[in-house]
Amino acid sequence: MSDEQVAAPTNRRRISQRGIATRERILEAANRLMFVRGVNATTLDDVREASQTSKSQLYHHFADKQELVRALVKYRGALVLQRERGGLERLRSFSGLVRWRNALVQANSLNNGKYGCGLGSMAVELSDQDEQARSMLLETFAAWEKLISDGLHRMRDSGALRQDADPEKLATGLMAALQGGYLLANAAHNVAPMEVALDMALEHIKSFLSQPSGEPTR
Amino acid sequence: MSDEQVAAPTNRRRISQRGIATRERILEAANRLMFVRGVNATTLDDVREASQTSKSQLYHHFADKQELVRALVKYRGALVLQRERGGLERLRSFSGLVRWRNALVQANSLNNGKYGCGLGSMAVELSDQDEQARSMLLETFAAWEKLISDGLHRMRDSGALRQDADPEKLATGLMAALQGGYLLANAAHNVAPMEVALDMALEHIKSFLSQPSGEPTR
DNA sequence: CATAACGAGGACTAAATAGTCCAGGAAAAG
DNA sequence: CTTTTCCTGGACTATTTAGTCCTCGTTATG
Repeated sequence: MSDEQVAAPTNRRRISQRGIATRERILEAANRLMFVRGVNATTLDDVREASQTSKSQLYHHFADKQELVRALVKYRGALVLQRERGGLERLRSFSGLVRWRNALVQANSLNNGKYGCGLGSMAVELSDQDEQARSMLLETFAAWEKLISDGLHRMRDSGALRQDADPEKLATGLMAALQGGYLLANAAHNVAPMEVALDMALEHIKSFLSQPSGEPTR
Repeated sequence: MSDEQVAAPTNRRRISQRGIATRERILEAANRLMFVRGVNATTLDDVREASQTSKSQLYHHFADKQELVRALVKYRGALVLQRERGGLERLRSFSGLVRWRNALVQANSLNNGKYGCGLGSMAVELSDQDEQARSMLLETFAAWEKLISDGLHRMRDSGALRQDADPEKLATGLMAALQGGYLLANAAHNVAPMEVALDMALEHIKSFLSQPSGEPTR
């Protein structure tokens, strides 16, 4: 994950605007298709068709399917982190966490719980099959968790959270609840289990608030 | 999931002991291989070789790969539920829950967190690809959660858990933490995130105990 | 112990999908 | 405006993997 650019061109070739756009189109199409069908169930021909490009373009921009998939891992990682930065970078209160939760639930409910987390499902599909993809995903999860734990640190520093709260562990727990929630919601085609899971994690964090409020999370 | 038998023979053919054993061997091999490599990355030839059978045997016992996979979903579901019944059927106390947690962590740490949950990873791989598999997995998750919630109900009835505890929600939250824990542990090749996730869920349940032990929950 | 029914084995075919190559056209440079 | 360089498109090949079929061996039973 050395590159912050969402769709970085492959190295040392003079690259035109047009070429960049094509590469981007391919990644964008791969992202959509592999999100709904899964990585392994998506063929390069599907990607070619959806991206309105040709086979030679695919292989021009990506050496093989594996490299496309790895580029997609990077691409999605950047997208998710960008989105999550928006929701978490200014996190300073419990209610901010609730808003963050609501946004995730809302987005997932548009699919009726289907498809799960773009990162989580790749992690399951690829971890046992592509070591490099796995390690990129691991880094992305770590960065995501850090956005959360940084927010919790701010809350602890400001006194909102008690001193004995462990932001790293709380963030890991919250991330696990989120991923498990996505997984169960996907199996159920229903967002409800994800809500329950996130609410559990939020309750747990709430139990570390300095001035516990009476109301349950929702 | 109408059949309790782990490896039921296909219907209306006189079946010999040997045939049953072969079918079982195939399922057992598919189970092992698909656990470590994933369903889609495992070929029928891999299964044939590992099970010491022939192509014709595969197609004798299973119409096609999809049917084999579906049989595997059933097979694994039965195995997991059988195992989980052992750990949960007599659950009556919080310490029983802790023992259950320890057994899962212990088992997963033997793989250094790799491979994840046999059910959860199938759910991710198959949910968007085989409706029937998805619904069988959904049923299995429901049965698994029910083993947990039944235990929590017993705890509530005996007074160990407060009346305002919701066993169903607690069970869903625990299952999500477990699945998310498996997923993160698999990505990390390290069981630690799974421990953190399960501990969070157990803390949450603990907060509903009638006589909170040692540590203040909030 | 003969014979019929069934199981085992593996060569073969079909289909899907990954990956190559080349001709032609657009864009940049002089 | 010509030439050169790079991009585009799609036909083509190779490879992998699913799925079929036929022969031989084994087991059960009268």
